[in-house]
Amino acid sequence: MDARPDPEKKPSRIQQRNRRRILEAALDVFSAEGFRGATLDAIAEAAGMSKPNVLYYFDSKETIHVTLLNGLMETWVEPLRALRDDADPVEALMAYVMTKLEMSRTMPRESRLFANEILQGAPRMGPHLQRGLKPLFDRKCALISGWVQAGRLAEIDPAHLLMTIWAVTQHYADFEAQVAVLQPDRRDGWARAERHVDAMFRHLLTP
Amino acid sequence: MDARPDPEKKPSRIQQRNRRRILEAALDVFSAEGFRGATLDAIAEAAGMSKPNVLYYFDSKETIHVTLLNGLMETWVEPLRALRDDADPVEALMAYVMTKLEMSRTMPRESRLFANEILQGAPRMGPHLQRGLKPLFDRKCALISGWVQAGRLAEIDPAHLLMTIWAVTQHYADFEAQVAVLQPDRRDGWARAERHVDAMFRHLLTP
DNA sequence: ATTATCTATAGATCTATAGATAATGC
DNA sequence: ATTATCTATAGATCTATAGATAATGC
Repeated sequence: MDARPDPEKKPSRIQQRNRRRILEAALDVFSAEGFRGATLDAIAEAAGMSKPNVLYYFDSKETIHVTLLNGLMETWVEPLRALRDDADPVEALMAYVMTKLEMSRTMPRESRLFANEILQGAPRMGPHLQRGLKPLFDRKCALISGWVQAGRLAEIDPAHLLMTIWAVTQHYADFEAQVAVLQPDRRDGWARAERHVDAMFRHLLTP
Repeated sequence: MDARPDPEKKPSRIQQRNRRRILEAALDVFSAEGFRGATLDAIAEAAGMSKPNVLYYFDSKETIHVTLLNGLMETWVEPLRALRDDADPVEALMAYVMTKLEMSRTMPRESRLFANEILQGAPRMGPHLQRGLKPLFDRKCALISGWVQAGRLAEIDPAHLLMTIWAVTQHYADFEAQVAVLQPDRRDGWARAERHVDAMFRHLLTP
């Protein structure tokens, strides 16, 4: 029998290490191939384990995927959560923008994992969007709306501003294959992207 | 034998109609599920034909996908091709922006088809990007660069401006599942998006 | 004793083909 | 006669499980 580790007991060191290895491998594979394109074979190989052994640690391919999405969700939205009523709204938002751009550079797999999921209708993340992201999004929209009304920020639609920030910054990770073709000078590439994004949003937000 | 129609001869009316039906069905399925997630079963069902009959018209699943991508590529970049040295550069670019946004609204499947392909590294479109899109992109960058140098457009990085336009406008199609959760008032939704995109790029481009 | 790993394989799904039959066009 | 469609199925791939064996922790 392929009895799985008892979830009641605290996980052994081997369990912790192997779960981590599987999730790391799964991030590689799911972000590159999407849910259907990813195979347990590819995940097992990337994790350096046998297929049945992977399934000893996770019930199913879907469980791995959902665990991954849920585990990364908080990391992914943390910068938005950190957006606070600061001394300077423009600087607060600019810090958010540049953090998001930085995350596209350093965490492109995470960006593509979520992009794949949402692009295909968020079948495994819909509820999480409703219950997790939506309330946070609404709170931050209200915050930004207050800034605009106080004249501390240029006139702009808060909801669409946030979506525009995501669109622009995540584009560099999600469409990297295309960006790399159109903008081949990798060396200078990110520096130019940073200058563009910084100048553009600064221009947009300054009252 | 499943001999396929002779490609030398001109296609019969039935052939034309059935090829069109298959490609229409395939656009539905590929854009929603990605290449690997799409099955011939689903395509055949959506086209109202049997699986072997679908393969009578196309050699393989891959052939359908490539035919679809190549056939839509031109439609997809046509608005960029149409960007010309006009009386007013700002208005020329604004027309491009709003056309792209309109295409996200009316052709979301096409947008998602390309998004899926590029997100997964453009395995079937890489060469086409190099030989087709890149030269066009470079020409339009030069055009925009000229406008900026002549002071007819605000100071901006042409390449990143174009990528930003794509990112922002296609976001509404590619991430529709998320947009729908965060911005549920569909009625007014597109009108707000249009106002935001129009105001934002106008502000950005005006010298 | 319990936990982790391996070999073998069942069973489902998926792409593609073979070969027979039906429909269409001259 | 040629073109289009259908039934049946081969062969590959993929998820998941059974059951045996090896490694680890008390």
